[in-house]
Amino acid sequence: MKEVRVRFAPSPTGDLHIGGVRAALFNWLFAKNKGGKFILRIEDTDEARSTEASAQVILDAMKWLQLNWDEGPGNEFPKYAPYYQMKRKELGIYQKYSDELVERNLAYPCYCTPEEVDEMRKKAQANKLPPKYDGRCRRLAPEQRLQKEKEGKKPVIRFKTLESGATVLNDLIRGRIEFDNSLLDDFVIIKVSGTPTYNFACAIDDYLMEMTHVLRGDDHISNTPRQMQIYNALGWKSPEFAHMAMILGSDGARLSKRHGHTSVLEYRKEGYLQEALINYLALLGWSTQDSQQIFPIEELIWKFSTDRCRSSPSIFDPEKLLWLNGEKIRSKTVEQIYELFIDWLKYTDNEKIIDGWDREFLKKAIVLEHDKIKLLKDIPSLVDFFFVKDIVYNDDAVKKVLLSEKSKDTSKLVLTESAERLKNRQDFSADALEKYARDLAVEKEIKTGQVFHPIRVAISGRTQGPSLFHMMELMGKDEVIRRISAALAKFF
RNA sequence: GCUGCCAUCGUCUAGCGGCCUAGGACAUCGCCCUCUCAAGGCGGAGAUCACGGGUUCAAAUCCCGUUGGCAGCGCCA
Repeated sequence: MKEVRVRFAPSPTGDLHIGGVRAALFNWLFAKNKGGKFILRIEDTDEARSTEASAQVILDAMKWLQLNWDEGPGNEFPKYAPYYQMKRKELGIYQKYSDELVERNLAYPCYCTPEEVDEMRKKAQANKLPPKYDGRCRRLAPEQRLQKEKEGKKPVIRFKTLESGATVLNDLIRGRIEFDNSLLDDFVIIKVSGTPTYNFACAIDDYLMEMTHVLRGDDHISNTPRQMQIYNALGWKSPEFAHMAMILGSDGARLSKRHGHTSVLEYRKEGYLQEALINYLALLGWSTQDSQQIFPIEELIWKFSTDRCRSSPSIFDPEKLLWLNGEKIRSKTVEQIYELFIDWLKYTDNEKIIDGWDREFLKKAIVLEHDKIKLLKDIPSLVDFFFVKDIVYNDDAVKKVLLSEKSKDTSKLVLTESAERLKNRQDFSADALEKYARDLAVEKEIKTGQVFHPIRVAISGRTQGPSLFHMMELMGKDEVIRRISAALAKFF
């Protein structure tokens, strides 16, 4: 059995998008599942839009996602390197095969200008025909070619597509798809600049890099017959293809800015975990028979298969991603969350937020709020009141719990009593504190809530927060008394 | 316009001819737990399986057509 080799081949014209990650992920899972190799190749033949910076951003994003590549930039195998198409162009790789095709009369130079070609397509479309290049340079006599060359015209190279018959694709996900060859025009394989076009470079590289399978978005389905014809012309066997359905935005249109974040980096900045994004994306277009939702990455690997991929598109649901992120965080130990949080602070350049915070104390605070964390960025606002000297009292909380007509007398009583009585307590454990509070309620003949709530607001400034007594225990006796006294002084 | 792909709760999906009065998950609603907020547990509502025709004793499942959505039709990838 031949070793499975698959690739992710992004073009560095922007950030890594959700759709790109999904394509990368499915290839990565496929490779891991088959014990094969996952290759990263940069398709930077778009001379106008490709940038070095963008390539770097994509590499970084892949690293963050832990979609590690067995071969690619930074991990070059002499047999297949280089992994940037423009570097491969410099080596003359594409030119060589283009020359071969021209020599064998399977491709030809075309001197038509983009404007002329545009004109042909418009005309064809006006006649309700598929917009095609009409092939006029295909049968240029040698002397006519010479004439054009003399005029100083620089040609592109066009591939001679088959004029009749059909090209049949047996897609791993969709089954048999047949393309009528007469509908394909002679497409450009080498631009005037000498750079190969996508369809050519892709086919050549997939062959030279010995790809066994090509998993990609279904927006590439109609490119497939072109690439297959190139393989055939060169006498090569084409790889297996699998076209997965696209991911769409909430309105069913292609995922774009107005649907929220599209770049993975933005999700990272928000405090999503890479494994949540991975798990969520795996669920889009793939499923198990029992509709399992949560997968550790290892399980994703051994369960993944293309024949459980759906062929219908799916809509990206940010709410479910958020839920999944919470699930992943809840499944982590506090130590792990702490590490993730610190990494996130560094990444977002927010380390100053925790300036002066005691690290061990912070971990204990995280324990108390563990299952409330949905995003790493939630953590500061969840626990910051522990660390500030002068806490910020929420207006509504103060009005409702401390100063309302109904509550002000009992609140004042509870706080005054507590400031005094807690001083003498030896046992400041959560259990002991709870007993204290309940006893106080009984003694003063008030409801337990009338004891709990004022203390909560006094020491945290808010009505929401961790378990009251655990919060007190963690704060410690001195600080609790200090805060209660401060609240007393401020509001009563 | 041409070609192709797709079509099950709002969303992600299970379903490969009888187990479906269509199952799970997110979201939503209610109840329970409870010192608040969460988390968790339980339950509800939510899908004429896009529509119309076949085939069959039997169809969400197979076939044909229609409609709708999406994609491609570049010297972009």
